[in-house]
Amino acid sequence: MSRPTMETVAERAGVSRALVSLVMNNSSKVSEAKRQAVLHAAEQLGYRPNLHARNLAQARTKTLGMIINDIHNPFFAEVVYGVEAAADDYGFDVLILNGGRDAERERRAVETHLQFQVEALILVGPKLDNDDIVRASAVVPTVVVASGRDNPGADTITTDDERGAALAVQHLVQLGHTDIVHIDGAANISSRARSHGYEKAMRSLGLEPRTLRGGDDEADAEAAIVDLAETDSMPTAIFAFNDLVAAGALSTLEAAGLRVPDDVSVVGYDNTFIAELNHMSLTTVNQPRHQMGQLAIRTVLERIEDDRTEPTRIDLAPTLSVRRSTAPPRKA
Amino acid sequence: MSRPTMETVAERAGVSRALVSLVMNNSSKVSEAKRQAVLHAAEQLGYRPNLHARNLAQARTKTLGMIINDIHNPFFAEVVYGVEAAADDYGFDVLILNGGRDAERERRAVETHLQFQVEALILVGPKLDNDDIVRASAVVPTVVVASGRDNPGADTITTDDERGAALAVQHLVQLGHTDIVHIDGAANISSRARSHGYEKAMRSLGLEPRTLRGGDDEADAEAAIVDLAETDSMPTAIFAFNDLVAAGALSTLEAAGLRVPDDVSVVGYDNTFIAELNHMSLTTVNQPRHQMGQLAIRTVLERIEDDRTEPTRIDLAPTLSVRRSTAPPRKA
DNA sequence: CGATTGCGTTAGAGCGCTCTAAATCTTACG
DNA sequence: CGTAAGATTTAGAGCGCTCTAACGCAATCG
Repeated sequence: MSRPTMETVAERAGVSRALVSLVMNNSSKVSEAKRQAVLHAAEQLGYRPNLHARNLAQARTKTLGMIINDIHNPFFAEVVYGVEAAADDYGFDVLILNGGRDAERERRAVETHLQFQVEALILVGPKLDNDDIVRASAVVPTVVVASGRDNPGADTITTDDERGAALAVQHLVQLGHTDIVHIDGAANISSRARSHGYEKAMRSLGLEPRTLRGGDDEADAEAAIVDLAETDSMPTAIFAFNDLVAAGALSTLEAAGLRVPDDVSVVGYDNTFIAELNHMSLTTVNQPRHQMGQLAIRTVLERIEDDRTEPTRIDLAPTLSVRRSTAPPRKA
Repeated sequence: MSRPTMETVAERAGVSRALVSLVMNNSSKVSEAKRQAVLHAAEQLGYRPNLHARNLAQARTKTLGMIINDIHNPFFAEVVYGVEAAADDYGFDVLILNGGRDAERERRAVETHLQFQVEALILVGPKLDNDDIVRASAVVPTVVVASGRDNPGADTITTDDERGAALAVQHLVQLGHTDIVHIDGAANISSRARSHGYEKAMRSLGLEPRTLRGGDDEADAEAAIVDLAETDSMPTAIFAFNDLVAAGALSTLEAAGLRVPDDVSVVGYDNTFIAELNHMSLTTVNQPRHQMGQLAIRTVLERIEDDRTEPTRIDLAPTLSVRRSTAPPRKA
């Protein structure tokens, strides 16, 4: 009752096991007659090659292991699509494991992938610390996507957060804003680069930066906005650490009786699903996520196939998606 | 330079390969001394068991294959967490493949999983048609999650969409609404049950149902709402096929100068991320997604371990999450 | 003190496949 | 018709692991 093997198919087709193997890997040196016979037998038996056996015999798996920080987060989903499309092109399977926003789980996921003998590891927004990544990349080519850190040993694909922040600032300034507050990402990994970019851009335009502590979700924005309202120091524009924080800003501003963008303009970051919703319509900094995924595969493949060994670091340029949450400031 | 094998470890620890195997599977019949020696050797060599070899030898993989309709969709993410948590409890690994909203891709994903010899298939919101599912479930235990269809051969975990729709209607009626329009999901798989539930609930409360053709995204809502506005037949409440359609309704209503919930109440379905955003704050029907994931595992495990063979069908009760998009109708 | 028990350990076959080297069959040509 | 060159096909080893059966040895017992 167990699944048919190559042996079974060979017998049925009246050929040797080796011949079946050749057919399954569609080798050109098989006569048409036998090929048909084998395919027919396989079909009838519902034969399916056993990947474990194949991988063992070949000593390679043509499989890549991807770990996603959090499957909830739609930001990463787009990266996944990029990765899959590119992997497909090169004939690799991609196994996905969910990190669940937890370093320990990610560590176990790495372990699982390694036991599956994946040929490379793609870490999307990993929570792992440097040591973990170094350790992993010593075993198998590893590429880190969308995590600003410097990852010794691994390749890195990022977008330039400083530049992204500058885009936001420039856009607001062009609209006529001069009083622009930034709500940062607190301990978040990309927070530093974004705040820094914001501050640098402000200063270079002769404006005084004002950064408030935020975080990475709606509630974090609320505190900051309430503070601005209470101290009567509401700016004409707010640049938030990410779209979710921007969403929090939107609702808190509204609750305070302020209209977006009439009273206050709001800019987010990441161009997630949220920003696209008509009801939110957030102007936001866009990262080329699909491309990031594709580059991750290319990069890692250079190691596998062309055995490059020095680490690569690709830093892509973000763009700005302008929507309805930004407008010129109300005339004073 | 290739990875160390059991043989290598055995040699280093001065024991036989079989003994190393016993240690790796932490068998109780190994002397403490040898166990330590083996673990130490393995540690030093950075040894990692080769799952392919193990699976081949054991003729079982302790691995489940999951296919997600669309990794973008946060609705499914929660199911994934439920599945993973339960699978963890039973010591199974879960391999995730992305269906990408495409039946053909899903078909390939099924194939890949089968070649990996997964012990069961978990299809989350599959696009596959009945035949595909029958075929898959003939090979390996299969459970379909969140897809209303009747899946001969496979187990099914759903929530009762009719009841969910009724919850929405009842809530609106309790608030005092009598003129409630439903924007349906067009060809979407769950659309029928939801519309039917809506119509049944309306009639049983002595109200006249009014169903408009919608779809599954924001744009689909727009057409319907514009139509209502133009024919001057705007109801006091709208029950949308899902949250995204509800979001479309929100923005279109607003664009038409109507306020939510003051002029029109809106109810969504699925309690996705969107609904939770403060700025949207959608009243919506909630499906116990995490639980659905867990039940999927339990169900499928009954087949694997207790070899049940008759198909099971579990239909869970939805709940209503009330937020700020619903309120009593404006006094006429 | 020889036989028995049982624990700890190991030899060796086998899981399903690929791959190399060799065998077999065709075909073409002098 | 004989033979070399191709074109097909196959035997068989080996991938890294598990598992059964058997082995060695110390402790136990009559």
